[in-house]
Amino acid sequence: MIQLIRGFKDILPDETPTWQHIEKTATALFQAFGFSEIRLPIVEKAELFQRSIGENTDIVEKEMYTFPGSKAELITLRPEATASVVRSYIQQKLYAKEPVQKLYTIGPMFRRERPQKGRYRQFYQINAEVFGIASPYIDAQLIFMLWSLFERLKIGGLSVQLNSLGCPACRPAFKGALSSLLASKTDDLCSDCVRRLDKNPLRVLDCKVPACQEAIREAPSMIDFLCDDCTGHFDAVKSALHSQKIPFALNPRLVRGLDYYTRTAFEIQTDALGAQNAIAGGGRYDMLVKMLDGPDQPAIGFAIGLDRLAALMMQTAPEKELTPELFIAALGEETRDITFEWSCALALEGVRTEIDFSGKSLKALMKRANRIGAAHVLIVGGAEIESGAVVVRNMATKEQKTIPIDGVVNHIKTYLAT
RNA sequence: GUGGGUGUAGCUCAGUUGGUAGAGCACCUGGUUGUGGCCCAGGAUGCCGUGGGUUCAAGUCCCAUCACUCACCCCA
Repeated sequence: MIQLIRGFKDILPDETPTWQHIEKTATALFQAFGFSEIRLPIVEKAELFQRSIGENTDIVEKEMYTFPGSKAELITLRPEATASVVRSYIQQKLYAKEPVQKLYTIGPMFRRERPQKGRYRQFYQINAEVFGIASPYIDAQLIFMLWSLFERLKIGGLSVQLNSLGCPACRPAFKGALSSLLASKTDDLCSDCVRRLDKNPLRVLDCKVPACQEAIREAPSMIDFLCDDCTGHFDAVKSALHSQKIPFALNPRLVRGLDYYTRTAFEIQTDALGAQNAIAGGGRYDMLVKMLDGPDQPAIGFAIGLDRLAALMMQTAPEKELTPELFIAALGEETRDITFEWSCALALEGVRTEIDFSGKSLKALMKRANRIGAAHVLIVGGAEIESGAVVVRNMATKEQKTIPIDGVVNHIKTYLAT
């Protein structure tokens, strides 16, 4: 038996209605906020991710599916979507038509991590990105939109974590202060953090090893180092969130794993999903468009982890699978042709119809109709054909009615509508 | 990459000090010549994850390996 690859999964029919519900709710909401869909390839040049995400991140160092696309070029299964959206914004010169672009996209991402609950090697995200708006109001609106989505999906137990990562004007001072503090405590840090020290000292802040937590107790907070502009921006975001009654928690430990983030960083967390508690995360990335050879345009975005969101919904409010409205129980060979025609015609009329060709006993057919949740059964045997009328049975009430064969499709539609 | 747990019927699981495999649910047939759920009777179902070893004999003991899973790491 051939099995699927480690870390990959099938999303089966018992779960797809929930996925569809999430996607429909999200896209309707995003469109109401002025977002348009963009569809992008799932492979890009490896260089795109190396330059945007950052060479010394775990993703680029060891988690990307990268392979030769031609003799001279490495291509990569995208580990995230933002880089591709930015690439498209630049390459297609969307900014020339209109610098402000609000875009969303849905699709699979790939990272070669060790799988666990809520973490797969192919996982799905809904991304929303806004280009060309520097105002803190858009930061707040994005978080508001995200929060509204979870409200519409009736998901509780969530918290909004908020932080500011500063900008090129103020982050270096913070990094320096943090680095020198950490350097003095090297002996207390775990081996991972020692390695992070010179590569990405910010990451030490959210290390979960107790010894490291202890070591960074007196660590400086980015918020204390923010320059005037960043402070003003951050304050404006917070007050806009307050005015919209979004509950949020300041979290100085919230550090984005990707290099390109600046200023506002946020995450939506749940307590119901084990260790992988982030179901959405995002932030501002004002430098990235320029870094990738585009115009100097600010940007902000977020990604929702669809797999995790779907897992949450399955626990609380799963969408039900569609069941047949009508099950056609055709008895005997002589009824096969006519019932086959009816089943096709009914389906075209929008009636969810199931027909059984197996020729089993009526008892067996009724059993199957019951099992698959059919609301009504149309019983068609030789006797019915002769008498010119078929029987339709309501499975819940056991009520049965006869319906003339002449114009049967319309008769059934009318019957089902009542 | 590192650590823990688990692999036996479609599903959930039991399996004694080693003696060649079971239950419940689900499925099929019948009890009802053409009527589902409840009930009753009967029936089918397993390379016991895989490979090797010990033994007269291995689901059970030993070694290896793979898969699943949870956690670390990292993140959605």
